[in-house]
Amino acid sequence: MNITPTESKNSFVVKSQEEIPIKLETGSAPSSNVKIAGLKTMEINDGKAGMDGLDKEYINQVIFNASKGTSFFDHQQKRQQRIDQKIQEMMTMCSQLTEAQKKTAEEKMDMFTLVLEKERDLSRTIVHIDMDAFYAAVEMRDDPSLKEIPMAVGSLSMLSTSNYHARKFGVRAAMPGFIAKKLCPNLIIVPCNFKKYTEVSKQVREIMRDYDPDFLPMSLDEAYLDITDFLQQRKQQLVKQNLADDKIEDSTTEVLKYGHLELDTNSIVEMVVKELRHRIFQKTQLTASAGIAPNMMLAKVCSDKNKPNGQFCLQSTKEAVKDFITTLPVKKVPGIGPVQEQLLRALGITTCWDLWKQRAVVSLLFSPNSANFYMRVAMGLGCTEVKNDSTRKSKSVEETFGEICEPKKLYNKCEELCRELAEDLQSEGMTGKVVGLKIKTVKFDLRTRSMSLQYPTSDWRNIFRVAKQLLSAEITLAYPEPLKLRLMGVRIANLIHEVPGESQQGLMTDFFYQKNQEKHNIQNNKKQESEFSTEIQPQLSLSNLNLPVSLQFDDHQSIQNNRNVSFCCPVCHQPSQDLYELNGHLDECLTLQSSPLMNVHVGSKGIVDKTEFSDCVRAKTDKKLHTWSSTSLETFDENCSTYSSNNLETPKNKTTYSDNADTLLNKSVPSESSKKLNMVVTNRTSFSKHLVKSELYRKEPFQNTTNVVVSPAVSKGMEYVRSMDTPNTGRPNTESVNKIEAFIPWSKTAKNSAVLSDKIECCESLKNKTYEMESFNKLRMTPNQPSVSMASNSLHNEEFPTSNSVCQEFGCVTESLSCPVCDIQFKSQSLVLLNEHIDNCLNKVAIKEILSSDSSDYGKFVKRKTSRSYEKPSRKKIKTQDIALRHIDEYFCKKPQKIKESHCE
DNA sequence: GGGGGAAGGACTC
DNA sequence: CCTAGGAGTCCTTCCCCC
Repeated sequence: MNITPTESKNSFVVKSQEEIPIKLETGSAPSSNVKIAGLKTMEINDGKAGMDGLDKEYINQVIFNASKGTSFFDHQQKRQQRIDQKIQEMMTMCSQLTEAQKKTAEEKMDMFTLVLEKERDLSRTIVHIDMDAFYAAVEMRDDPSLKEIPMAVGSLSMLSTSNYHARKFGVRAAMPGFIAKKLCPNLIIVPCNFKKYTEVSKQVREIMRDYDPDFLPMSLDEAYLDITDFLQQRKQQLVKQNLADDKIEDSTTEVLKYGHLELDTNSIVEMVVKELRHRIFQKTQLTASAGIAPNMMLAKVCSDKNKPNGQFCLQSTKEAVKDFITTLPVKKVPGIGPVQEQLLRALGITTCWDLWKQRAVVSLLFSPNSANFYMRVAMGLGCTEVKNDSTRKSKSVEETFGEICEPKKLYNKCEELCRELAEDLQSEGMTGKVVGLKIKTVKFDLRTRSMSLQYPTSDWRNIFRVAKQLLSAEITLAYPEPLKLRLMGVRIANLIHEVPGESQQGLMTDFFYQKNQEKHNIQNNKKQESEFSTEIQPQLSLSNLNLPVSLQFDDHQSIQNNRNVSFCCPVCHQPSQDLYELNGHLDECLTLQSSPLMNVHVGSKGIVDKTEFSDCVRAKTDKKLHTWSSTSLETFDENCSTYSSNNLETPKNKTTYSDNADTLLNKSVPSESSKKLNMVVTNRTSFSKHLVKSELYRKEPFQNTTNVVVSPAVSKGMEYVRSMDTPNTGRPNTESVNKIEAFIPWSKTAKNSAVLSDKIECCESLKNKTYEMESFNKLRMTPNQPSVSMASNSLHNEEFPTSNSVCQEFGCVTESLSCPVCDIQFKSQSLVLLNEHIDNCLNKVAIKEILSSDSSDYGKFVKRKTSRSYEKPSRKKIKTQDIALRHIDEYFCKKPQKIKESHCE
């Protein structure tokens, strides 16, 4: 497979088929004489600028001596073992590849090459600007005494960067300060001053903007620019000015020599970038390096070529690119880190040219995505579109600290982080739906846990509630050993971005929150008589399950710390400040208890489009009507058919309620799996498309039956809501108001239609509850007529759980429950039903608000939700090529014969 | 088989 | 004497469910 570039149109052409011997190597670098006990990942990485000609052996020895015996060292050792194992597996696989397989794979890759080649775009001029040792340079500028001595920015624990004097000692970024000190005892370590760096960065960016208004900053010290358009302008300027003035700038003299019509493009490019760097220096007294190339990948590599204070321009021709790539070590390519480097090295691949030569093996051993990436690297392809269009996907805070093992302190730390994160979120006008906990044990084991919220939130209490549960589970898992941590982080993902200037619209969550705050006072008055009181005994709580008292989260303290606590979770007894929190908590509390069997679908994007949104509203209303009004099988079936004939998505395998009831009649004994806690919580208040689609009720324990689809039925709710408002004013009519006020005294204080509409809904519930609740609950709790399938791990027997047994499972009290929002008395003992009802009650407020807001506001709301580029592929992602590869991949992976047939040239 | 969530890992600065 | 970051993205794998 000895492939050499040719002069043909396609430079990457297979000339002959020859086997390349593959050296089997493990993680240790053959280039380095000293291996840190085989720990390639811990060896000095001399890839950075200013680190040529170092005594690697000595440096690695120092690193080894400073590291051995530490937890970090052990951890790295284990990590290296995993990498070595991966390499071994890969090599085994490689040795099993037949010649035929390789030949076929190579043919496929060659075909793919043709596809990729068509995508090659050499028309853009991309510049990568990289400030030289940025943080260190700023510090040296501000304190010239640091200029001539080895110095680094960071702490004894970790360095952010070092100056070029320090690099001569092997001191580099991402190295612990104490090791750096051993390498260079005279090293001065200056603490980070991000505020200052940000300021300087701003100045630099201002200059960059002149060259490309859409430039893409990657960090404080580097950015990509597409200067193609700017070059065009400059060219024209030069032509003009050359006639009038031949002294523009020193470096332009050379350009002008080329005369009026034939300005040398490369010279202009070089000149422009020099000018840019010069302006940066003038403004900041800091030097920058630049790489100029036809795509981002190459530009990035080029900027490293003449570091520091230099630039490198790669000609925009295929030949130049090819020549550049052939000798380029793979580890210089952004995206190929130490692990990939090791894997590739084991295959005998160290340069990009090797990557090309070994394309058959690469395509067979790596995932299609990776193979795609490697092929593009081998051909010198990269992204040519520089545009700043990325939207933040997640936000997190984390902190490394001295060992903490007391649960109380861990929870405190967790709370602290949650507060911090929430503050950040709020300051940036964002909410998020997926809360993640990150922990690193003192042994450097890293774990992440995450859980989806029902609502997007930026309230620290909501974040903490989940994070605490996740943390609690980890403490439980470690028990009886204490969970000893050195790092904790809290993350929130599936972000929803609030657009500045549209805040008057408010987020749903904020709206909920405000509304519930409004109700807070009312609730406070009622709470003493409420069933949610401390007399309810704490029951199942994952957080406190099987834990000795000392390990449990101290709810009592939490109550004392929080004088405003007004509510208490009837399930786990956790206090809540308000109904909003309580409601959210109930959701998760029940979810946690029913997991992992419970399947709560949550929209991954956290946004909905207009159609989905209105569907959700409708479904929500439908569901409510169904839940609270359904009295018979007939009605239910009717509702189901209405549902399916509506524009809502029709679920597959839909069976009617009564169909299923028949099936269920024949199966009175639940399956073994049903012994697991399998509570069905109807999906709740999230305005996600899954609300419509989700399985409201699980089929377990009736595994053999067709899935029971309890669909949002009629759009009565919607109609009802609409009928309450006159079309022009959007206000409820007098009759409705009177009706409501008769039912709900406090509705007289209502100030707007939204509140009134809310009350209308409460009123509706109130009406229904007396004569419908009872019969409906009977219906859904009776085994012969299950509208809600509720399995339980009943401790008593294997009978279908009765309402009582289910309630007991969930720690329900035997007294009747009441909704803290509308104060309805429940005859059912089901917390799930109650929870669902609370959701409904709270949702109504929001739904009414949306319906009552005028169309432009509504449009704005929807627009805001949909205009963000959540689904947009990341700029790093492969675009057209990706599709091409997928296409080819179908030949590759699934139909190996077919490719032979279709592959002609 | 594909979509989606959770977990882990690699990589970047 | 001790001491190995923080924030973010993307990809892969596993599992569940439809």
